[in-house]
Amino acid sequence: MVTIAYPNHARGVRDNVVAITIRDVARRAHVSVATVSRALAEPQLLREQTRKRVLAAAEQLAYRPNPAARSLITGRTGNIGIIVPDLDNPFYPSVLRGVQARAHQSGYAVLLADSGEDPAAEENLVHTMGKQVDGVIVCAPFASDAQLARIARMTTLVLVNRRLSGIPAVLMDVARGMRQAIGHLAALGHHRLAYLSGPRQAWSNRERRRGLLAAARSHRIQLVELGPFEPKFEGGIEAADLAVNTGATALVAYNDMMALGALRRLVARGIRVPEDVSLVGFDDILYAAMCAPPLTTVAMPMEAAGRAAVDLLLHQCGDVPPSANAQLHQKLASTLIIRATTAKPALAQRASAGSSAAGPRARKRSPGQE
Amino acid sequence: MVTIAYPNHARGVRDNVVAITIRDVARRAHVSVATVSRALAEPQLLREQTRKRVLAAAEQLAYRPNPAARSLITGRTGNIGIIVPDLDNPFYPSVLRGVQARAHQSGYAVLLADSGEDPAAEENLVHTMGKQVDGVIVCAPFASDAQLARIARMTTLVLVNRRLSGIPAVLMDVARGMRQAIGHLAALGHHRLAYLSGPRQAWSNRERRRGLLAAARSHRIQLVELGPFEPKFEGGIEAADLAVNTGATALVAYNDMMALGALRRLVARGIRVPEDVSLVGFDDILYAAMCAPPLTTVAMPMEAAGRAAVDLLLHQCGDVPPSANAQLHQKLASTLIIRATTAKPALAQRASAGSSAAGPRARKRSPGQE
DNA sequence: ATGAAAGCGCTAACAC
DNA sequence: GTGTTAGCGCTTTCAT
Repeated sequence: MVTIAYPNHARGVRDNVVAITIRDVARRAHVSVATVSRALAEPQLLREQTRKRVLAAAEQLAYRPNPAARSLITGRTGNIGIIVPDLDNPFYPSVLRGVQARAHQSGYAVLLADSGEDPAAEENLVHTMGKQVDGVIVCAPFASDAQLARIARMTTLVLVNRRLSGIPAVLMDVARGMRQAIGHLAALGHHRLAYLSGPRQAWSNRERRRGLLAAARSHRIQLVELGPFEPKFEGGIEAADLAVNTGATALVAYNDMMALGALRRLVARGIRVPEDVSLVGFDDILYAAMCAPPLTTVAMPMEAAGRAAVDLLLHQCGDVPPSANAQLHQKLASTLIIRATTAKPALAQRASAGSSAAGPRARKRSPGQE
Repeated sequence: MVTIAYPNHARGVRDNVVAITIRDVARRAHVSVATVSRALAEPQLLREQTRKRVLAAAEQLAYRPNPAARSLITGRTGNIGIIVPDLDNPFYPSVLRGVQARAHQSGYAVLLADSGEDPAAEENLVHTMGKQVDGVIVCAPFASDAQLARIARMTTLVLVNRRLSGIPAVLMDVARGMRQAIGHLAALGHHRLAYLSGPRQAWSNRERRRGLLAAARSHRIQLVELGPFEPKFEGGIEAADLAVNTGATALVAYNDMMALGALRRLVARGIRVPEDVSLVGFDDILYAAMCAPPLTTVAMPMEAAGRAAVDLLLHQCGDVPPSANAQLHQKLASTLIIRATTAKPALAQRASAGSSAAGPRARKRSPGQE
């Protein structure tokens, strides 16, 4: 079955306002429609006098070319699509913002869709957008490699946060940020660390995990991995309870939402952050800076990724903004932002027994439940 | 000058994949193109046998009608536009989510634009979307009444959080939530309250203020108004410092972002929330439930508003989903959500000196500056 | 430098 | 029931 979702349009009933067409402008400027078309698209082909006359007529009539008609003949739409897994996750609106800004800047409009984290929906949405767009950006796709390859065959595709050979993508260099984070923790004296894992299959989670493993090894830090958890506030809450039993002095969460959940749960249990346990998040969403204490986190360049994705896409489409270069995969740096959820581990203080005796008050654990 | 932003398309160069058209399907099914068109749009007009044959052919060819061609003749696009002031404000992604969900559900695609809080941009964007959409939703517009009226003349328009006679809109009944909030505060024993105002001209701010004034009067609560402040975290920080000097025992912020800023600043100054001062936000953004202590706030039905806006719009377009009714202005209820930033005022306790002596520890104000 | 005309892919009269 | 056909508004040869 061909499932084409026709909106149940009331057909034919259209604007009482009669739209003005290229013909009206032509008539008023005493030229042919071809000339009007040229005046707008390739002004240099016309005598200045003619051009001015046409432009004037167009302006007086407030003429706007019909994009559908144009698209029909050129095959280009001037639209790009963006598909995100979940608008509720603050990560994606940020990417979206970058996409939107850059697209409009290049004269493109943006078609938005939310896949609800459903791999099949991602494919369908691309189908639906189909001829409406010149290409689509799929952000942190849930679809399988095979599905993505299929999608790539039917439209110009750019991925964000997913590497797949042959498909252009904007990636974030989590390894770098992770190295900084672990370096930071190691420098503070942490030796044992828990990773609160996100969804196993998520490309981002695998990347972060990989970076973490490498960094931990090079710093001779013990690593215990927990999860997977829902990459949300609730997941963080769940994770925190597990983490406190591991003897880890520092927690690295898959993302900020989880970190925030963990933070909240730790505090609720009377475990102080960062005095009793350090906590590092990932993403640097808005709230990371707003919570108390502000979260140390690895900032992902979300808006920049959105912009880069558009550049890559337009490049693929044959539209080449100067800023875009020809790489297939573009890697953006991530950076550790040290705020207030990381500090020297309580245990290390005892062990190394250095400096002044006036360390942080050595409370062990408050009357929280347990 | 007619400023038509042409994307610098590489023209003519199009898909190596030749798109299949209605003709191909017709040929394969041994029918006319009209029959194919009908098989997809009005199946009941065809003999079952024919219909099946056509549908089969369409499926085999993976045929997808070209929306541009259809749009050209029907005048409908199957798209709706949404313009938001700022994607960074968590309020709007929530609305967007509702819009997106309902639109897709009705077979519509969503064109997104961010106005950057620029009134002129709002008007331009509607122009640009123009014939690409069947109508547009403008969310919390910055444009003037006159501008909006002009916009309404060129497309089907639905407003969110802005009332303007003659233009359909989805409004949020802040008065109700505000009444609940003030009632709650009054019941706790608060007598003096500071309102941390948002932007003066913002319709939402005026509404909230109006609701507050009425509620405060009816509860005989003293009101001091501060601001206007930037409706952001930073604005809340600024506001908090001012608010502590007013002698108010409770703060009502224009929105949650400000409330969160105020919360952070109060805590930083050693003023305990809710023991020393109560705090109420507005909106119920995601973080409101995630911060510590969780924020008491008036929840705005953002996603529902997005859905309602789409219903209203489709209704205007002549597409009438069953759930939509004919009102021009649709008002959605707001509800107070009591969490942990509101409590009995410290002063009231002294004054009323009732109940047990075992009230909250009666610390006055910690060593914060001032 | 400009115009005439042929469609792009589809729907909607209108025939039969 | 199904086919024929005339466009929708625009761009783009091809003439001139």
